[in-house]
Amino acid sequence: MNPTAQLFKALSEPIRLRILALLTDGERCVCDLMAVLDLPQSTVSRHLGALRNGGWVEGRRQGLWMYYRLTGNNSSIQQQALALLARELVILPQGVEDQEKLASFLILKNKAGCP
Amino acid sequence: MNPTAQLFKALSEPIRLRILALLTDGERCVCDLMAVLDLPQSTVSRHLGALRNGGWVEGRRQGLWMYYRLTGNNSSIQQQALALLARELVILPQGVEDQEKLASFLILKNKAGCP
DNA sequence: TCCTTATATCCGCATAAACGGATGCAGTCA
DNA sequence: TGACTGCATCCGTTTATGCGGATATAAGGA
Repeated sequence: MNPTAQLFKALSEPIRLRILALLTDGERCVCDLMAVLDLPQSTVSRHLGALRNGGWVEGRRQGLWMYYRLTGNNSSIQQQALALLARELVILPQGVEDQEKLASFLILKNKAGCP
Repeated sequence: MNPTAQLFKALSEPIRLRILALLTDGERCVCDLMAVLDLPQSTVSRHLGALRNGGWVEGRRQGLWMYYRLTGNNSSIQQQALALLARELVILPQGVEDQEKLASFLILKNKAGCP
């Protein structure tokens, strides 16, 4: 498959776009994403895998947790597309709602003394 | 389906990307595209339909022929993405090869006195 | 070493999308 | 009007993709 098409195929799923939007202010672990998206772990992990294959995100393991972030050093075109996209996604209704869910979840997590 | 995801789904097929690249220097009729892509008419027409739905191209009928071109007046983000993409596609090996095929086909067509 | 936790991958099923021949529809010309 | 042409859409088949429970892997702690 054409690699450029592969790139866009990774973006052709609503859930994956929501994940990208959730990563715009920095890295998040898988469980944060599960909480906001309200989806089973296997589903979230699979979509993260697709974004990883497309070169849109990269992960970093810290102990038991995997932290994902938007890729910083990809090709110029991909970088520009990501910037364009991120700006757009966070202002969509779904994006705003997800950001709010994330904020409340992070507060809960802090109160619970999570890492 | 999320409309943004729909947008990218339209770009997630190699054939559709080749079509976009072929339209970068101006409008082409369906038969031009069939000749370059070497695909049956129904397949080409279906992919053009997908690009049309995604708002990436628009068609204009002139007599028996349909001429397709890149859409000029879509949303700012889509416009920027299209510009970004078009620049990239034409320099890929497949893009270069298709442009050459198109050039020779157009010469043949002119010799044959086609419209 | 054994148990627990967070994540990745596997598997079978269900849905969606692509394919290309057949058919339908608009437009042209005689 | 009737024959023809270029294109769009339909239809049945094949292929790809998503889903989520089950299982595997990796890391940490008792």
